[in-house]
Amino acid sequence: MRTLKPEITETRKKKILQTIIYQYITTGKPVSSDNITKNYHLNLSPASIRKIMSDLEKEGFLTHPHTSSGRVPSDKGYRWFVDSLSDLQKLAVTEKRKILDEFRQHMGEMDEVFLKTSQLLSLVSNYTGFVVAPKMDRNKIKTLELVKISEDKVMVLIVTDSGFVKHYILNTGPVVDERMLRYISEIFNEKYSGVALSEFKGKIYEIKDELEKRLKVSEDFMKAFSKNLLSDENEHLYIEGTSNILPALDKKNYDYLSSLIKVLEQKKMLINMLEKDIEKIKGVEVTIGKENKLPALNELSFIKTVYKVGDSPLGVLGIIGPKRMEYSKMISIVNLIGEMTNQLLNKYSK
Amino acid sequence: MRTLKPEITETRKKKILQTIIYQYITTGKPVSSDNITKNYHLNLSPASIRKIMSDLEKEGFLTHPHTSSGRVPSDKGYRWFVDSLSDLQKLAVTEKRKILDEFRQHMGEMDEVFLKTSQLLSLVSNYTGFVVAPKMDRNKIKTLELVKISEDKVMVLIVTDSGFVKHYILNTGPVVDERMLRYISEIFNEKYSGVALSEFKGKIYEIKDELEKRLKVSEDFMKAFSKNLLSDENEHLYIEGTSNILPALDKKNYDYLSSLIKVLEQKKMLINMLEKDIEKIKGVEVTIGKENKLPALNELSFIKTVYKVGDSPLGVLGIIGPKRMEYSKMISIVNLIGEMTNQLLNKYSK
DNA sequence: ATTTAGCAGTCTAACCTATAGAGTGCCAAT
DNA sequence: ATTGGCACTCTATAGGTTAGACTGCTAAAT
Repeated sequence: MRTLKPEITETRKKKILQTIIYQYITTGKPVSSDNITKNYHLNLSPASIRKIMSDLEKEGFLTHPHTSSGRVPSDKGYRWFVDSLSDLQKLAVTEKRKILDEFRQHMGEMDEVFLKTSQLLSLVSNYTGFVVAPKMDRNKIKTLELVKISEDKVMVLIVTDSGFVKHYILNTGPVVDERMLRYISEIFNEKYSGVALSEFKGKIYEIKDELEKRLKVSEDFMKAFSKNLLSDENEHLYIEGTSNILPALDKKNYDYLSSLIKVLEQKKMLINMLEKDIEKIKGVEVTIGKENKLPALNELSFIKTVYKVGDSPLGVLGIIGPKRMEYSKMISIVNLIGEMTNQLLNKYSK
Repeated sequence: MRTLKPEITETRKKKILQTIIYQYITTGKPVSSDNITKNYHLNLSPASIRKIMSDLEKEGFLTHPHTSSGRVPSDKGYRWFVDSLSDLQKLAVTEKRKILDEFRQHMGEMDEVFLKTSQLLSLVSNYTGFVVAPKMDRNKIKTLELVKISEDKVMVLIVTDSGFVKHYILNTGPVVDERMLRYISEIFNEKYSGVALSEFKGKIYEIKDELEKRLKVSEDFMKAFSKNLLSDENEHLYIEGTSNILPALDKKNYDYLSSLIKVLEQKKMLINMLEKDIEKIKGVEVTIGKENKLPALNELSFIKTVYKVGDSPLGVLGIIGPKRMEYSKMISIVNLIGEMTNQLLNKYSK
């Protein structure tokens, strides 16, 4: 007898924890023992619930804003809750269709994909959507073309495997013959198609040598070319729907809000945070409250996933919302939109 | 005698108004009669100042937050103040140099110009910087090229007079011969170089007819082409440094702040507001407080100017800050950066 | 051995109240 | 026209009071 009982007690305890967190997520108010007995029939009196609550608090799953108020999930509580969402709520078919329709409708030109995707994430989640657009460095060269656009200007066009296009305008100074440009393009294509842009940059001098063997003109040209190619390029962070998080912040606190806005503007810092260990991210990841290092983000949760071309991760995308959010739905949304983005990007790589 | 006096009184009154507004701008606190007599020697007693203040209030230049507090400029007061800034404060040479250096340093690839410019505006003003990037429609075609990038994909490249590049990837279906592409490019260039993109779009069918006269292949091609070209493109609004306005908002008011953030997210609405009557904007324009129609913007001032290529206005750029700001300096900054942007854009159009 | 009812105890949130002091407005004197 | 003097107004801050929402504990009930 004595060996069985604790297990039963334990499962019931977890059941109640789940109920409390669910209740808090939906109402946003600290949950009292009365509240639980009234809204769910667990055949327990408020007093018993109180006992269990106080146990759960000792174990760190719940906290007390102050002595005489109901319980609120701690970050550890949320974490347990998320981890215990074993089978994710499937999005209703209609909802899924809605998202797919939006996606098709919005995706026009390739360059706008990331903006549109972050808007979409915000739209369907009703929170804040974000996409970290990849460094071009991570893309691989598909085609490289040189196009003469005026007497002294040449455009370098690099099309990558995921369908993105980089272009640089070079002031070549002395006029360059079109036929030669085509010839150079061919050489480049033959040798460097499939090479990652980052590698390509490293080979600038090798390229230069090789070209000089065959042509004469290229001194000024190469100077301009390498200068442009080497110029640092950063990832971009698209954030849409920031204001959606505001109403859900429990304390209407000016100072917190203002520090939050400041942090959301520090895009470089956010990018670093979001892309940390990008290779290790599998599926959808959730970080809750204080799991986010920055104090200004301690009241929020991030739900993110990686999008890829082939096997190489390009960037991350996801949702930012209040700690109390419908995790299971949000995880499904991020998952779905992540997969759609993958499909879209890989379509071009064939 | 009696005819002269009123004029003297009037100029002195305006002198005092200017002093009050200046004092308010620098300190941010309602200005009392004592304050004025202590900080500026006008050889007048507080009582006299009070009399004048109350007159200025009757005329609508000042207000009273409440009976027993100092005066604060009304929107009309600010307006008068700005209009009376006849000779704008010249930026200190060092400051100007600093801005120029930043500008050169930041401007890399053409596509990033607008982002960088808005960041620059924010950086040097310490407020919020914005740039409305032009609709491509307003650009004129400089060169048009067709580049084959794989067996069934062709890239259409349109370079505009201001150095921007539009590209579309067309899934042409059946393979298209490279030589023919070059031929088509040539025809296009000959006929449509110099035409505004908006016009070009209107001529799609004319183009189609003309092409079909000379070639056979173009049915699928044209379909893809026109679909991509016609797809609507919107202006983009770059806003950087939003958090810079926060500390200056006099009342630390959560609700106002939250409504402000919401409005700043409504980029379409803001764009419409900012680009209203874009052709009529001359030099640097200032709108103060309630002159901005949206309630959420009633505590702010906008300082903006138009940038152009040749004679055609492309977009607007400027600064958003609190009503109490150093107008004369900010106007100079917007002016300077506006001119630099003009130079940069026009460099490419030659 | 749990569960529960009852009750004392705690803390918040909302609402007063009082008070110092920063400024004004006005009047009578200059 | 200007000024000193003074009554008056309003804010901002602090302190005090209270209802009521919950808990924690204890002793009785299952």
